[in-house]
Amino acid sequence: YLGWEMTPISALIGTGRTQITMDHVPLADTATYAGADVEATLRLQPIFEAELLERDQLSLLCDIELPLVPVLIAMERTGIAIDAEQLQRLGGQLAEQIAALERSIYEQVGHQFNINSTKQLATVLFEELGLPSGRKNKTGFSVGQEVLDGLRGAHPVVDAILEYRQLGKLKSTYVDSLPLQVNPATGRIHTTFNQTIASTGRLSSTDPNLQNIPVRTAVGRQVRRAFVTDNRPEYRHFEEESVLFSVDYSQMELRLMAHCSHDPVLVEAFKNGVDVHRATAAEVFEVPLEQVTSDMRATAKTVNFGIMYGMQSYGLSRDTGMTRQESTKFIERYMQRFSGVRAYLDGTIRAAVRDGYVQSLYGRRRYVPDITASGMRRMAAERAAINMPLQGTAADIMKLAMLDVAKALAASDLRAEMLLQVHDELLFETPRSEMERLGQLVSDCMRNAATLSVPLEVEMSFGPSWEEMTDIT
DNA sequence: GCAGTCACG
DNA sequence: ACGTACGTGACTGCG
Repeated sequence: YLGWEMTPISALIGTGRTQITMDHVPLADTATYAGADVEATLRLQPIFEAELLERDQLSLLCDIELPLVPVLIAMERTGIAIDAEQLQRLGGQLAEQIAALERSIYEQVGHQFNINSTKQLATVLFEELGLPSGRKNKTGFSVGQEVLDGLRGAHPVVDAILEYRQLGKLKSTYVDSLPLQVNPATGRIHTTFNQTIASTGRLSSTDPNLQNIPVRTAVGRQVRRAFVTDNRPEYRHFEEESVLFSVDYSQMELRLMAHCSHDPVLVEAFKNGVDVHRATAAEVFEVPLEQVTSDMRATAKTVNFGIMYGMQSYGLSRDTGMTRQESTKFIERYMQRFSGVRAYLDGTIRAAVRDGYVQSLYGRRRYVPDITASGMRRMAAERAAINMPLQGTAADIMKLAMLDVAKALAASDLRAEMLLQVHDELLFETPRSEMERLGQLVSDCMRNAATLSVPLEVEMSFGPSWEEMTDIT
């Protein structure tokens, strides 16, 4: 943009025989270096501003992303408390279970090996035990979840390996590492929210990632139970008892599909507050609402989500147990009943080909150059193009809601603090006595963050830990 | 530093 | 013949 060569850092650091760090560079040199960074930034500003204006994205920057920065900073600084004793206990239990599984696996196989090595594990399973090998990846036969699931029953060791994997994952990623991340000054864990990583506009979270704390399994939920309000005297966050308070959007992306596609069936379902997965099942299976079984509903739910990601019959059959023929017919039928959805998806792809990008309701763009490629690359680009406007608009709306919540909280006398955002959920810590007022405030902000052709609804819960949450919606 | 695996929405 | 639903981040093994 400027035709400049930036002052290379290597001119200052590591030019001698020994590498030095910035604090050992002479002040005059660092001044030149840092000054060049600042001047470049200043000169780039009008160039980028013009480009943003040209792309109609100036308000995305000025009205959403920039104001969000101090909100995220506040959340990072506040952090969240951890029950170290809970993790300690859990760590001990897991260590025992893992050791027992390890012994059992070695005994069944006849020798020791590194169970975490996919290469060694593949040798054991497919050569020594002679189990049928399936999918290959770049380095050999796959020993991933799906393959191992298919081998359950073929040999009892498979179950032990799967359990070993699950427990090992939880222990190393969460139970052992979270306590190391506690800041001694605050007694809490402080993540970093990244605003410029995800190509859909979502936030991401690192060091540690607090957007992927386990919830799906019983052991996983024991990890989540360690995220608590801090009522220890030395760190106590409020002068009275506090609770965690969670508010999450209900089926936001599916509501956005209804809004964007104008599909009359989908729109009516949301307007009337009916169970949309049940309604989908009734449509596609051609039965009255009352005759929808839980299996039918589960299939419809898979399809509703799958459709938003460009799922094909292969994926549907894999996830539901339908045959390829059945799943092909099912998707066919879905597209007939929800013709607005089909038209919307087709239109999205056409726009992507025409423009080279797709966008959210608020003008956030994702460029999809592979949309004109062929074969698999094109198919992948089409799926990304279908998904981004929905996932991206959901991210935009959540960000708008966060801005509104932050503003409303600051204007109120409430003491609550926003702790985390997990894509469709906001987590707060609040004095117990102020919870009802907080719920009203946050619910209003989130439901009114955007006005769509269908209502936005939220679900609320509270509790002493992120796992023991009581619904109060 | 890449690949595989698996945790989340 | 191959791969097959989107978006992430962390850990482990291995070259």
